[in-house]
Amino acid sequence: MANANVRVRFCPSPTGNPHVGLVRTALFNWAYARHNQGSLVFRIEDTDAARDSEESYEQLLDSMRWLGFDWDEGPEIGGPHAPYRQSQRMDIYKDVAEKLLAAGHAYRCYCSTEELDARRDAARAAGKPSGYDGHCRDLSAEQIAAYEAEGRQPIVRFRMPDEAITFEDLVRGEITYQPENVPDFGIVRANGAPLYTLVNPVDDALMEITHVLRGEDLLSSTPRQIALYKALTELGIAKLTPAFGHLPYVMGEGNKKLSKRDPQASLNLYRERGFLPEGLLNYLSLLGWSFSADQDVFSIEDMVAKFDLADVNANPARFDLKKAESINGDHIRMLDVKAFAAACEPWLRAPFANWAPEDFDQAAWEAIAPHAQTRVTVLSDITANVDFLFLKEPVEDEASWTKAMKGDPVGLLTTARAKLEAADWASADSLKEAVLAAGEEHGLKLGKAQAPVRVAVTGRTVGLPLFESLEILGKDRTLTRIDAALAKLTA
RNA sequence: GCCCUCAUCGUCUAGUGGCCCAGGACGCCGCCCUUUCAAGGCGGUAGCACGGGUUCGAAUCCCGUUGGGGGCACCA
Repeated sequence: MANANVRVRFCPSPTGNPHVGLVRTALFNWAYARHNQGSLVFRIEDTDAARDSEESYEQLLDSMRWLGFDWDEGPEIGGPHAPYRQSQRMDIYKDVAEKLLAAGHAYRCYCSTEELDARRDAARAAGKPSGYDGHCRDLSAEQIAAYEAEGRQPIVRFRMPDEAITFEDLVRGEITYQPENVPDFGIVRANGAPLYTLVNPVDDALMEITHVLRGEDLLSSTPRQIALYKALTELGIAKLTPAFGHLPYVMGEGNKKLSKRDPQASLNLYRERGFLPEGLLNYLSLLGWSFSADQDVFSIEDMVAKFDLADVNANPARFDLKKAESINGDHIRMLDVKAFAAACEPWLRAPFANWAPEDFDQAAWEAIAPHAQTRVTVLSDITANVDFLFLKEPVEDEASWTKAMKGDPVGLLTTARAKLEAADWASADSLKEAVLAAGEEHGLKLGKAQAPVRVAVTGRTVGLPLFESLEILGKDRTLTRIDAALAKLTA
């Protein structure tokens, strides 16, 4: 049943290439919003000037659009809670921090990094929790004056209540944290810049988010946010505390979480290799969720119709490139031929060496496309399949050449050339008969006989159905290439 | 070290106490089809981490062990 009151958000920080774990989180949020006919808020968390960049921001928007995600509020479209870039909301955070301070929910902490480190190490050595020890919680006016006189620049720290915090995680069930394990935490830097710990829940509160669906790595910060929410509610800033759901990690090779540095994590990589958005998304949706007991391939619309948080499981999933490719291949096959042909064009018009864009032949491409559609798993595979049509000369591949030009290639090719010349070039069957007959003269079955012809014409031992390929290439170019191969063989 | 969390084929998963000597998918292997390679069809391989309970009955519930992951920032 749909719940149009659902308001979820996707709030990445623009640091580098988006990675697939991020995409999976965006997908689940988006699907949950669309399934419920609720709203998706897209917010940019660019509070860390040192790491964020405008270029990453642009790339993020471009990626979201490419994936086919739309949002109800956010960058470029605005909304009732604008602005949606945190770098433009600094006054809000400053104001909230002051209110928190005034109400006693936060305090100034003068501890230096060195002091903090030393005490943390000591606590750890004593077998105790190693978070902030509350040193500056209740400083007297004299102590504060003394620290100020030393010239210390305080950070603002949130005062955690001294009570256990229990919440119902949407994917993991009830979770409880004891107060000694959730120490007071910094919310504003000494230089006045607000931290994620403040900014993220404040914006969720202000933007009236009802469900926070995010990565498992944020699970342990949830009790802090719930406490902050409570304070925010008391101050009249928050209207409700959202429900939290922590999605399992997307892992890479081994047992490591897929990190931004991991090349396998880069969304751009998949895009450049020619993954279809729907193929990638279909695969990603299977990481932590399942469509049904016996179906792995489905459309995004069907996924949205069926998506429910109750079916999301908690265990980390490894990203399996082979399966991702397989599912993408299925989606490629689901495309109608025209859509497939259009989707491939970026890989056909790219300026390859030895391949002038003006050599691209639209009619030949449309004729060959149906034969190619069943054998690519990513769109970039198309290039090697059809380059023989657009290259002036076939690619040179010594391994293929040696493999195919065995026995008496000169004799076979000479016979095949003659029969091909006499064949009916309006019929692939006629071309097949020609090569079949040539093979028979040399005691070769079709499978063996076609190999030298294929390599002479396309440069490769594997490729699209040969006779259809020859027909599309045309008589003149085919015979010219066979002549060139013969020349090379007899040189 | 402390806290949290996770645990079904190699991998992703179905399974919410009897329908399960565990189903699907990817991968891998074999066969069929065949003009190479795919695609497609058919078949095979392989798993409930371990130990205790609870119960007539446990992959499913409880406890523990082991193993994996994460957090413990003036990063997000």
